[in-house]
Amino acid sequence: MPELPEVETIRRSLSRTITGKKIKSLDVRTKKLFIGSSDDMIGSTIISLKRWAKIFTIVLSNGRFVQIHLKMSGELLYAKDSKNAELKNILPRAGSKKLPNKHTRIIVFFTDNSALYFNDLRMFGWMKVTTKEEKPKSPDALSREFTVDHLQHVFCSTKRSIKTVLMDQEKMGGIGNIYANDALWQAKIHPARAAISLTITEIKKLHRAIIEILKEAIKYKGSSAKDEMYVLPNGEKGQYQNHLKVYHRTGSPCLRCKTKIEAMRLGGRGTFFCPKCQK
DNA sequence: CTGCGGTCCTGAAGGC
DNA sequence: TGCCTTCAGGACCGCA
Repeated sequence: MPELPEVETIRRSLSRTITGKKIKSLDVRTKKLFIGSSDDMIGSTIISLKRWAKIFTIVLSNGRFVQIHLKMSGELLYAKDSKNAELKNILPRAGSKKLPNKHTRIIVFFTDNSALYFNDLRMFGWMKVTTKEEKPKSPDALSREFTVDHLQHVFCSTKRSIKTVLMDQEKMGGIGNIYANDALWQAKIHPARAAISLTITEIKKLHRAIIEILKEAIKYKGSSAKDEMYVLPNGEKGQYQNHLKVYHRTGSPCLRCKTKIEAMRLGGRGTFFCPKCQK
């Protein structure tokens, strides 16, 4: 499930490959995933790719913005030759290695015959064309606005569990289930703690932990654990799944104290923690 | 404001 | 082997 590190990894990769390319045509195979008019993209050149939290924004030369949310199972795949597109390394359940495949929902063709494929097995994701960039007011977790003061302000007014608040995109952007779990382990804070109960020392520690974990995940190009279909635009997997702290590590020893990692449900989500060192 | 459960959707995993 | 049920999960929505 693409979270901030995965989306950022894809953004960096695509930024190198599709910036400057001119859009020739679109093939919208699954209409429900496309919002707006695909005609608004045709003939336009890609100026840049931006990211806020888990949302991509492709800036077009005609003043429009293409925004993309991959949600659970979305993938953005790039092929230089759309007439004969085949990826290496792509996870088997993402359909076949050939593109397009059964999970291909939208294809953006460029004038040089390369193409961008929006694949999405579960079809929760979306792509939309807008005339202005839409983004929530909350700070992206790797932005300058993501400060200790902001966290303190958010936490002091709610009794909700700290993990639920970290994943609330209205409060801060980019943290999903994997990195909420791992950041709380890094900060030695129990996920079920009421946000309001955190001390200033703990908030500082958590703030640092969030940034460290997200940066580490970007370093490893995101997480492609067994449940995740996340792949880079060339079909390559990320490697953070080999560096997970607690996520999906139920029964395995804590990396700090060797205590067995436990699992619980919190806000309907799988939650993993060390019962000894997370207080 | 808060939690809770349902919804979207598919395929993996488990039961028998 | 194969059918059937259950479940995961980001965001959102209605309800208590």
